[in-house]
Amino acid sequence: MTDSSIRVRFSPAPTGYLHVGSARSALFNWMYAQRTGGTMILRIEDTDADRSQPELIEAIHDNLGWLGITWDEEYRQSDRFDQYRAAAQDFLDRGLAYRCDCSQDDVKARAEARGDQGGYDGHCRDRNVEAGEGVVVRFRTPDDGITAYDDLIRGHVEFDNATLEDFVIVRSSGVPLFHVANAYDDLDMGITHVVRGEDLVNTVPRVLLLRQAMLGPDQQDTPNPVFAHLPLIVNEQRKKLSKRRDDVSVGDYADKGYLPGAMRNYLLTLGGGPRDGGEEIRPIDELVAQFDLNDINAAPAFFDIKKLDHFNAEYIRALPLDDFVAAATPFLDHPDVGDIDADLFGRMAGFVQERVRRLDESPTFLDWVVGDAREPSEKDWKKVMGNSEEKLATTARVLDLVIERIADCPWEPEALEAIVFGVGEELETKTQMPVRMALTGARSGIPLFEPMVELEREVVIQRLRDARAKL
RNA sequence: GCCCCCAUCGUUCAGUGGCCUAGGACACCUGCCUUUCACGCAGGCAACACGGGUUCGAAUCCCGUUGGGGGUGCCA
Repeated sequence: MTDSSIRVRFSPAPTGYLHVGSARSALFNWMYAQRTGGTMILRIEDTDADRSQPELIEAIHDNLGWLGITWDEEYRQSDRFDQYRAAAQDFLDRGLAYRCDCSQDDVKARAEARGDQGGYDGHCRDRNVEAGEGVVVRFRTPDDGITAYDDLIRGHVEFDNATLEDFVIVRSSGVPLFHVANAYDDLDMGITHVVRGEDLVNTVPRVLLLRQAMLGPDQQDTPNPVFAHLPLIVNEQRKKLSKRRDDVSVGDYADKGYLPGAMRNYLLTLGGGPRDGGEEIRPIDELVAQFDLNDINAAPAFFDIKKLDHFNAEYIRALPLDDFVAAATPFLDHPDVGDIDADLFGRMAGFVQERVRRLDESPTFLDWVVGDAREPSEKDWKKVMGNSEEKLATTARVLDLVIERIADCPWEPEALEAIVFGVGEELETKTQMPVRMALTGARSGIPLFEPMVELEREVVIQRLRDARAKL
């Protein structure tokens, strides 16, 4: 299904860092372009001068790049205000729009007086308001009829034109608003498929009406773009993910040590699994090959960090060791653990890779090697060292023997293992756990003997003695 | 209030009239492997929101109810 005439766009407003919901929209557009051989456009919708932050555009580039999302063309709406204004002027000239000098308070007061929460009442439709201070341009919406469209994900959707108020297309500052800019650009850029979040469904009739009005007499058969509104990604409260409430900036995930491939793969499972019924965790090209906008689920999906973590762990384990080390290197300085020596980490990396779920927790597996043993909980301590006289006595003998025998043995993993296990056989008990607890302060962790030789012999003996004394 | 959308295990995806005594994955629980943990393996728990139709037959089609979400800006 290669169709190079397909043109899709991701159009973020640079009003905050890219969050996972937007990233998902970008991803689905990109997937569709990849699948069809179409063109991917990045369009920065920065018509709101008050909220747009130009410096965020670079961050959006970075985040998209991190996810492996590429684009073929890029535009900024702030470069195109003249064109939108010309379109609005044309509407004015043709009587499709009119000027309005109602203040927002007036509009609201009249709506309340009418007893509904609805918006503008068409007060200025025939007042012939002159351009000037505090004057906006409103688009005259039809009083009757319906505006309908077919959504690839939601099916046929209809809106009663009577429910559409005359909305503002040019601010009193002279700057055009979202709807015109959007309609104009989609037409001008030849966008064939509009793939975005469900929160934009309600703007479709307005944009379609505008688009229709922009078409000249000889362009009446220009098709509308095909729409596909993606289900929202929600939090545990089933509310739309918001930058304010939820910790969802793509950059934060990168900083926490999520691999872009894992994030991308996980995002793709939300709203639709693999068509062929195969594994969820797949190489991106396999996912692209079977990508179809028609297959996307219409119901909102919860962003499940636990499942993302699982994907991430799988992706981490699948990395060649060198790649894992390279990926983990930026995370070696951990707030609780301190800075881990790169060579040491290199030696221990294989053990860490098998266990870590997020790259940023890599150093925590080595905390006892670069620093002191952890302070174990009393519960863990008793569970391992014993909570009966008899068990405690056995543990004491184990530690005594190990301390004695490692005093002058070769400082190698094999030798240490032989001693610890040898004591176990003599005493007919398992010896790894008490030694592990004494050395690390934890009940679980990476294999014991290899990291053990990274410590000084005196340090090991001291920790064993401390534990012995504490029994 | 008004407009739009949604509704299968805790979560997510599969299921598009009979193959469903509803399947996979994550999570959770049990066991095996392993002198730790993790991985792996074998099991287990667990869902068609409700009520009406249509049909020989409905998770699948229709209507309603309930519940949830989105929108309702001189934001996008």
